[in-house]
Formats: sequence, C-alpha cells, structure tokens
Amino acid sequence: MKNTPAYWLMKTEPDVFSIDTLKAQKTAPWDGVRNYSARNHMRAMQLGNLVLFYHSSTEPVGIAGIAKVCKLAYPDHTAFDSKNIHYDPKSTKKAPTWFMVDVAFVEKFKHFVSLAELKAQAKLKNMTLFRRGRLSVQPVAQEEFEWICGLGRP
DNA sequence: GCCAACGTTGGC
DNA sequence: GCCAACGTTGGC
Repeated sequence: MKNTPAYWLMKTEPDVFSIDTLKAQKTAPWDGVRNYSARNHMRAMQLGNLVLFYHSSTEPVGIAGIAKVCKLAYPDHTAFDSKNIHYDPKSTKKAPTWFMVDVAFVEKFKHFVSLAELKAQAKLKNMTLFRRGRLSVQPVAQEEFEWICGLGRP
C-alpha cells in the first residue's frame, strides 16, 4: 500500500457537522457517504492519515482545519436503518455497500482558508477539489496539504 | 434560489 | 453496454 495517499479532504456541511463539533466530541464516525468514489477513498485510508476538514454549503466555504483517521473503514450502519435519511436497501449486513471511517480532531486553523483563497494559489491549481468539485472524499497531494497548512497557520 | 456539473438509474 | 433522463451536490 505504499502508494496509498496519506492526505485527504473531506467535506461536510457545518450546519450538520462542523469542526467545532468534532473538537468538542474529539472523534466522530464519518457516516452517510453514498458515492462509490468517495467510499473507495475511505477504504484506502490508513490510521493516522491526515484530513483537510472542508466546510461546504455555507458562507464562506473552505478548509476549517485538520482531522486524522482514527478507525479504519467499517460498514456504515446508517444504510441498514430504514428510518435513517441515508438508508439504502441495497446495502446489507452480509454484503455492505457503504463504509465509513472515524476521524479525530487535530487542529482548527487560526485562519480559515476559503475556497476563493485556494483558487488564487497557483500551487494548488491541480487539486482534485477543482477538477472533481462534487467529490466529498478525495485525496490531496502532500505538497498541497503542506501548502494549505501554511495558509491556515499564519 | 438558480443552475452547472456529474454520478446513478433504467430502458432498450 | 449505451446513453438519456433524472437526482443531487455545492458554488454562487
């Protein structure tokens, strides 16, 4: 697995789940992902991998801080619950379709790095975030990750 | 609230 | 297996 990327970006709507919530509860399961590509990325995650914590559908949108993977991918039980908004009848306990990881709080950026700011960085122009805007869990290159940390820690 | 991008579904 | 229709995401 030496080519597995060690850095990721995960999107969340802060009205539903924000970095402050993660900070308060320290760890959280990342349930509700219903996209195959995003799921595959979660299954490739390794313990300790660092995650850019992205706030979407808010004002402003952008990167709020950093989390780390603290539990490897396991079946997303919300898919089994017919009353859950993320219920998916094609996912069964015997053959789960959807998976989640747990993440732990690492850091809230002193400076929130807005999407506009990210877009203005020539070094970040190849980010998956721009090429596949709708993907909610995506890999980040080490150089990109470090550059963004530099922006977030003025 | 609009709408572009794009992933998924389903008819053929 | 193709591709049109449809639904959802997410920036603006």
